Amino acid sequence: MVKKRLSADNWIEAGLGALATHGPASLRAEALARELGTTKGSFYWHFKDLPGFLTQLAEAWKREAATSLVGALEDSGPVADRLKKIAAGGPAEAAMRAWASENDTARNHVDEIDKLRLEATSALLRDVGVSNRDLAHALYAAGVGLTSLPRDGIDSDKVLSTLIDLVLALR
Amino acid sequence: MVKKRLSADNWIEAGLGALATHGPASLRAEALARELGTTKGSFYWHFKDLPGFLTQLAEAWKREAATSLVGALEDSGPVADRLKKIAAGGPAEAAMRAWASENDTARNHVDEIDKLRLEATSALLRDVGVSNRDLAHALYAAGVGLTSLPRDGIDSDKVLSTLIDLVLALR
DNA sequence: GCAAAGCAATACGGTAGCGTATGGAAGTGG
DNA sequence: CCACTTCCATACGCTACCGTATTGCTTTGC
Repeated sequence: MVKKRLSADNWIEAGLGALATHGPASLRAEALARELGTTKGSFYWHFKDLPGFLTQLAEAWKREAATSLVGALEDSGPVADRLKKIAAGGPAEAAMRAWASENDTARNHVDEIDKLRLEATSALLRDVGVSNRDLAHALYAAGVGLTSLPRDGIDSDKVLSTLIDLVLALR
Repeated sequence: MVKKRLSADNWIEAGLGALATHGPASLRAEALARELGTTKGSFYWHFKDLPGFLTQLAEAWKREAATSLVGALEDSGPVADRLKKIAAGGPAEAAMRAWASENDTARNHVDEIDKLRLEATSALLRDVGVSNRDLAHALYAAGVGLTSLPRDGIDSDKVLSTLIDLVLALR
């Protein structure tokens, strides 16, 4: 890894990585600079200030989540698989929610994505004959909840499958 | 509110309040002191240091959650109501999970409580004839997930009720 | 090959918090 | 009322970070 000049995107990417692995408290200019092997001189060239950076970071996450959602919808596999993909989310999913609990910008973006995914889940279920929106919401909520439950002793994938099967049995 | 000498418990209580309303980043000695109308002189009298305080804070939350769980189990109402109470959690529930994502001590305590509640949910369902543990886990996960979904457009209580009814219909 | 622009390093002043240490107030027992 | 303990206020040095300003190195366009 030779020395290389950085783009704003490199910073955003590093930010998403830090968010995912070390939580929202790690979103600081100088810490990220160390991580990238540079100094904050670069940071303040690419971004006005920390809030500016954080705004772009949240937007980047939203874009990523949105395109990922589209991908899950276009994928023409079994309904159960698509339902699972919608709730899955990327690696920064949990950290993003943690961040959202203390930052309004993050909160708004997460809420938007949640609404999109809730809507997608409802539509998908409706299309196969399950019209109860509350069940769609419950399904998505379970997916979200599973991301923050203890990993040991719980097979998230299996749990979600079981629930999906139960819901789809209502057709 | 006259001036009064504080106990360690007062600090813990204030900490839980700050955690619930302002997130994990607000758990700082001097900020809490301002909140309590005193100085950190008091803080460092009652606690060795910040990590020491945070440890006690997490333990206090765990105790509270555990006794609340016992209460929900002893309550001899309809099964559906008891299931709901188990997943409910107190006001610091969401913030506690946010904190857990960046602090190992918090993470461990939340995990412990999650395991207790998961076990309780499983047992309760088993007692009424639903033996599938995955469904119990899905149910609890949905409860957890609902605490971090956008409030508008979703009636958490109704969603959870719908899911519980579906599960209980398997008897 | 050279100006101009793009990008990064460094130094600086300012804020906020940590933990210590020390003096003093406020409560308590005799 | 006094000694003694318990608790709090204040001041201090230290660290980490923010944002700016200035300088210097790289790349690019001509």
